Amino acid sequence: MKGKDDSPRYWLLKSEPDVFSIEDLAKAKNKTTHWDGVRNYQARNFLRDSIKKGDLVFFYHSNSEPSAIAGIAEVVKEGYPDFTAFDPDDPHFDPKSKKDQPTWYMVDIKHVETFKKPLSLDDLRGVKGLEDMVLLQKGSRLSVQPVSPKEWALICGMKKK
DNA sequence: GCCAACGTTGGC
DNA sequence: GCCAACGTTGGC
Repeated sequence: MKGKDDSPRYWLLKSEPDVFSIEDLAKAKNKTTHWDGVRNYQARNFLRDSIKKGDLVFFYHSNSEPSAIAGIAEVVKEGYPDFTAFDPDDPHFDPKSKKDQPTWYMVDIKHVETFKKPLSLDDLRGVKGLEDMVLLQKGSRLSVQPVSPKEWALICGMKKK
């Protein structure tokens, strides 16, 4: 099917590297993991409705020294129920999420590339063309964010320098 | 439906 | 570890 939905989509996913880093992703089985634990409705909507197989994502390290875009991953499985919400022993357990009507969703991503040098917030701030990037907005805490094709290209162009 | 209280995120 | 900004909860 042709149409406007064929345009490539880009995203940014945040993770605390102490919990799960891009190195962990690179070492994971099949270099793939399920992106569980998102418990925010706006982020959930992206995971459930918008992120498609083949989309590319920036892997961002938050609460890090420095916080930075660490590399790139690819979506290999589209939104499906986050089963960690059903498990009472899981730290992300949510009794309100039912198997027949899940509240929370996740996707699977696969490691593509770890940047030789991560692109820190400092590197990204002040770059012409990135002014509107969600990540750089004051107070922005959204853990799953859309990235425009322009922003994606700009940042990829920065990574080798 | 308002909004204060609370819990969480995340840069610093 | 601090704390501002944000999202959620729950009393009314």
